[in-house]
Amino acid sequence: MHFGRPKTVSESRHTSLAEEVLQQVLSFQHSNGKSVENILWGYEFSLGGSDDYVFLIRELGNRGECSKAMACFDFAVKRERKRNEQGKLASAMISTLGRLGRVDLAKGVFDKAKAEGYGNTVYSFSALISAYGRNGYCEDAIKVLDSMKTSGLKPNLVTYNAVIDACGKGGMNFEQATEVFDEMVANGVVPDRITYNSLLAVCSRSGLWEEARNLFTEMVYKGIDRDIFTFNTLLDAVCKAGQMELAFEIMREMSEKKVWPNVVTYSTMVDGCAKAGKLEEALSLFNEMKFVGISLDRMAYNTLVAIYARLGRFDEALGVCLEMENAGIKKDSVTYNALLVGYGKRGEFDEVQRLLEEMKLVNVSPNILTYSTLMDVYSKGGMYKEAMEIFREFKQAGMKADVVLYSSLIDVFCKNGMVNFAVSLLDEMTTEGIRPNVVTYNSIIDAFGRSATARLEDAATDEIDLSESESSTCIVLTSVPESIIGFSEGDNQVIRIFKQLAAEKENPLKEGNIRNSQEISCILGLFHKMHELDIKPNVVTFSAILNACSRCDSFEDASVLLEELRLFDNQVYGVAHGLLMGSNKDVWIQAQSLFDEVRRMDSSTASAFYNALTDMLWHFGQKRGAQRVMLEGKNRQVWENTWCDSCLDLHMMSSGAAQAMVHTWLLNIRSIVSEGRELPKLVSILTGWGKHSKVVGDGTLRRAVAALLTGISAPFHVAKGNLGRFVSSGAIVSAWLRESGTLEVLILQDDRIHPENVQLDRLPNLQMLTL
DNA sequence: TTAGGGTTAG
Repeated sequence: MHFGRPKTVSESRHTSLAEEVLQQVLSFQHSNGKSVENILWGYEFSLGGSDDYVFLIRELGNRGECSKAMACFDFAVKRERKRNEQGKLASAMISTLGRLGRVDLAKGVFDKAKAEGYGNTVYSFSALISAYGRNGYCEDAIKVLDSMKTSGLKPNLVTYNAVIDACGKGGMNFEQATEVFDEMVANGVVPDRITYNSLLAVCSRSGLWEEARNLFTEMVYKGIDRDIFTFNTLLDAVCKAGQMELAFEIMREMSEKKVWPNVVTYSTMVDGCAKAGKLEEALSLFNEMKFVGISLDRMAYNTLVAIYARLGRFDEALGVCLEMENAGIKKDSVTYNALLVGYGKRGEFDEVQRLLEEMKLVNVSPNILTYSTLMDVYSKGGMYKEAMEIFREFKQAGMKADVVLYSSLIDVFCKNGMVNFAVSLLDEMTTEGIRPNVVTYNSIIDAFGRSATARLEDAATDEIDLSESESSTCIVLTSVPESIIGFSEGDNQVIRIFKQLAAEKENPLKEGNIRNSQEISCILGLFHKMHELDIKPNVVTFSAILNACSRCDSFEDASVLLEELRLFDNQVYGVAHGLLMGSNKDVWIQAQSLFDEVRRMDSSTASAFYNALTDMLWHFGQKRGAQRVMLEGKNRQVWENTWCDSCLDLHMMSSGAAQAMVHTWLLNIRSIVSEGRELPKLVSILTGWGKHSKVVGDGTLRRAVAALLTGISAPFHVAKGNLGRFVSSGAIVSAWLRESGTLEVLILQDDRIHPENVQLDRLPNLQMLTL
C-alpha cells in the first residue's frame, strides 16, 4: 500500500486514557505481573479495546519494561473475545519482545497464540520473522517463512521485507538475500522502498558497495522513492568500503534531492572518515553537524568520544563526556569501553582502574566488550596478573566467551610463542560453536610468520602441563589439555598461563625462521580451514603471509606459502610473485592498481602491507623490486615520515623497507653533493630504539640499519644519548659520497639474477630518485 | 518490515 510513497506515521489509535494508564504502570516500582494486572483491572471498562493495549505494550517495550509489557499482554488477551483482536495483541507482543532481544519469549507467545487459535496470521508470522531477524537468527527466520507456507498463509510484502532484513542482520550473503527477493517477485509481491533499503543493508554488511550503488540506481529506474534510510544505508555501504570521496558526493546529492542529512548520516560519515584514518575530517563533520543545528545523540557522542580516546586526546574525550552529560545523556557501557580502550592502549592503567571504579559506582556493569578490552590491554601491556583477575571476574559473571574474547586470548598466546595453545583454543571455540573470523586466523598466521620455536621449548619445562610433548620443534605437535578456557578454576589453563606469564614477564620473544616442513604444513592446515569455513582473507592476512615468506630459509618454502596466497587472491599473488621474479611492465601496472586499493585503507594497514611486501622482496634478494615498492609507498605517503637533506626518519618501517630507503636517501643526498652544493652541518638517520615495535626495546630495525651502514662503510655513528639515532657531519658524509667506490655500493643490485629480464635491468633513474 | 557507535589481527 505504500509502494513508492513514504510510509506515513500511522495515527496512533489509542485513547488519552491509555497514556494515563501507561504513566501509572510505569511509575509502579517493584512491580510484578500481579500489580500491573491490578492497575489494569481499575480501567477495564474505560480503555478502548486492543488499540489501547497495543499502545501500552509497545510503549512499555520502548522503555525496556519487558515483564510489565507481558503482564499487560496477558491481561488484554484474556479479556478480549475477538480472535482478530487477540491476534493483533499477539503480533504486537511478539514484535516488542523481538525488539527487546527476548526471542525465546517471542517464540513462546507465538506458539501460545497459535495453540489458542488466534496466532495463525500473516502478522504474527511476520512479527516472529522480524524478531528472529533483528536478533541475528537468520536461519530461524527463514524456517518460519517456510512453516508459514505449510500453514496455508501467503507471505506478504511485510513478511518478505522482514525476511530480507533478517538476512542482513544474520550476516547472510547477498546471493541468499537475492533468492528471497526473487521468490517474492515470483509470488507476485511487488518490492517496495523498504525491500530495497533492506537489500542495501545486506550489501553494506557484506562490503558490497558497488552492488549497493547498482541497487540505488535500480530504485530510480523503477520509480521507487529514496528516503533518508535509503541514503543512509547506501552511505554506510560506501563508508564501510572506505570510499569516502564517493560518500561525500552522495551526501551532497541527498541535499539536492531535499533528503536532509540527519544525525545518522553524520555519524555514518564520521565513522567512515575515522576508519579511513581521516580524523580531522571526522572532527570537522561534527562541527558542521552542530553548525547546521543537528544535535548529537547518544551514538554520535559515543563515536566522538571513541575518536578522541583512540587518538589519546583524553582531555577532549572527557570534555565530550561532560557535554554529553550536560545534554542529559549519561555515560553508558559504550562510552566507558571507548575510554578504556584509549587509556589501555596507551598503558595508562591508573586511569583504567579509575574508570572501572567509576563504572561500578554509577552502576554501569561491564559487558563482554569491557572484559575483552580489559584482558587485551592488560595482556598487551604485560600486566598478566591483572589480565588474569579480569578473566576470573568474567568467568564469575557467568558470561560466555565470544569470538573477540577468544581471538584476543589467542593473540596473547601467539605473541608469547604459545602457538600450540592458540591452535587448541581455536579448536575449542569451533567446538563451542563460535565461528572464528579473519582476525582470529590472522593472529595465528602472523605467529607462524614469527615462529618462535625456541620460546616454546622453554615452556615445555615450565609449570604448564606440556609433559606429553616431545621436545619437538613442530609447534602444533605438542599436545595441550582438552579444555583451555576451562570450567572450574582448578583446571583452567588460561589462569595457569597468565600465572606463568606473570612469573616470567621479562623474557622477550625470540623470533626465528620457519625451519621445518611440519610448520609449513601446520600453516597450510590453517589456510585450508579458512577455505572450509569460508572465511575471507583481507589485507592483514596477505601481510602476514608475506611476513611468513620473509621468515622462510628457503625459496621453496616461501613458494608454498605464495601458492596459498594465489588461492586467496590472484591479484596480490600476481604482484608479490611477479616482483619476486623480477618485475616487468605488466607486473608493475598490476602493482599500481593494487596500491590504489591499499591507499583506501588507513595508514597503519597500508604501511603494514608495504612493509611486508618490501621485506619479502629484500629477504629474497630482489632489492631493486624492494626499492621500487618502497619508493611507491614513500610517494603515496604511506609512512608519514620525514625525508629531507638533513634527516631521514625510518620509524614505522620494516627493516627491508628501511634499508632500501637508506640506500635511496643516500643516493639522493649524493646528487646534492655532485651538483656541488653543501650538505647540512649535521645529517642523521632515525630508527627509533624499538618503542614502536611489538616487543618494546627490541630495535630490530635499529640493528638492521646499523649493520647496513657498517656494511657500506657509511661514516655514521650512534648519537650520544640516543641509541636509535645515527649521525654524521655533513662534510664527512660529503667526502664519503664523493669517493669513487661509493656510488657502486649505494646502487642496489639484485642478488638473484633473472636472465629473462636482463634488458630491463638498468641503473636506477637518478632523477627519479631525486625527490 | 528499513539506517549510524564501543572489543580482537598488522
